[in-house]
Amino acid sequence: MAKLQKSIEKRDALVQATIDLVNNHGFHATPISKIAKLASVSPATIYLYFDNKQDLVNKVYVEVKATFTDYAFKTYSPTMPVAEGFELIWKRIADFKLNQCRESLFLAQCDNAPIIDETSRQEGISHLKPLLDLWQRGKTEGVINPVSDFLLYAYTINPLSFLMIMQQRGVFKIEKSHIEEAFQAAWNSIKKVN
Amino acid sequence: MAKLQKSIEKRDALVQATIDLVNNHGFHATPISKIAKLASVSPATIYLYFDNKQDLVNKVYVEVKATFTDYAFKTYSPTMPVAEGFELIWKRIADFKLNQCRESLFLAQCDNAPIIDETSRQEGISHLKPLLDLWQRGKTEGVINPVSDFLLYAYTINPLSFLMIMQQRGVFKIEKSHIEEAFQAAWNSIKKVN
DNA sequence: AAAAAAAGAATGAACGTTCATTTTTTATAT
DNA sequence: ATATAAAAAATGAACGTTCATTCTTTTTTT
Repeated sequence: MAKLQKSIEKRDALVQATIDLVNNHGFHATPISKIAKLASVSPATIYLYFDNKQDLVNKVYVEVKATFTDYAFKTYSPTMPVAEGFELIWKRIADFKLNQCRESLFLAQCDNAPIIDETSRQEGISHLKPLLDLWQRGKTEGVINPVSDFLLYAYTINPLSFLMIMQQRGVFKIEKSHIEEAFQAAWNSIKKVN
Repeated sequence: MAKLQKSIEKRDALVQATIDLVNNHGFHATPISKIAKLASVSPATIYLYFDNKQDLVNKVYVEVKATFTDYAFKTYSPTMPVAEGFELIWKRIADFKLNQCRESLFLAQCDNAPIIDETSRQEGISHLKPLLDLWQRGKTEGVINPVSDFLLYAYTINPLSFLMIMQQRGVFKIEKSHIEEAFQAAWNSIKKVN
């Protein structure tokens, strides 16, 4: 086998082709033959890098999700005050969704539809732990509303996915000012008021 | 043709089968043969009611969307005060998403993925007009933040779709108390503060 | 008895995957 | 450095299957 000897560039071309085609047509409407063509590779070559089509999309999902969360938490430290840490993470996430549209759209597709395997989905979610820990801290300190993490996510992170999809679809353009408005909306929806 | 003579029950069974199978496997992974089987009908019969597979999903989408918006605006009148009207509509929508999970999940799938045709998508969106009118009124009266409708939608309606998907996936159960929390979060994120 | 609706079988195209072969890379010997 | 042999990587064609759709026949309704 010796996977390390195989061309990294070729594997990466396959990953990029998968992202593009799934974004534009959906996973099940994207044939292996087209992924191969877009990556300038033979269909058979795909099976040297991945077990099968399902394994391909699972692996792409987990890797893109890891890239996303790495970016999101890059400048965050658990010692920061809750409000500051949240703003930091939120704006990194907004930044990612704004500037890395292809990757973000792919993640949104996989998160909302029955495309990837449950284990890969779980693995993706596990990368969000720092944010969940921050929220826990915020609730304990009385800075964040003591509601379910699902609600916090629904009202702070998920709206960004929606806006990104609208932007990708060409009906809405996210400007710098929108980011600030959106952050205020997010923070207002979860901050504790006494 | 004489479509009215054909069995309404049979057509409805096809619609229901489509919703169920698309929810569980995605549109492109749902063969006509399985839709036919679940509806207890021959594959050929589908083509008596719909032009083709794409036409089937387009029509199901538009019809389900119409059902949804009919429910959402049932008790609303444009003469209501903005805050009251918004709460009414929002809670009807929450109610629908909570109780009509199958239909809601189907709409979410179609809204987030490249499944349906653009014209059908536009037709679906057009049904939301009363809500957009209400928001316009709210902005004019200084009750609602003067931000893009996309932002208002992202922070009030879209979170419900996320919560519904999580509930459908079995990781989260929406309780009565969550509804109230969620409404407060939604309203806090868009109400004008001076 | 005629017309409409429904059915199952048939069709050609497209799919994911595998196979036999060729090309490229690597390692070795000169 | 160069030639060569072994190994690895990549390929295009082929396989069996499944798909959406159509065709011909049967059943049901009028």
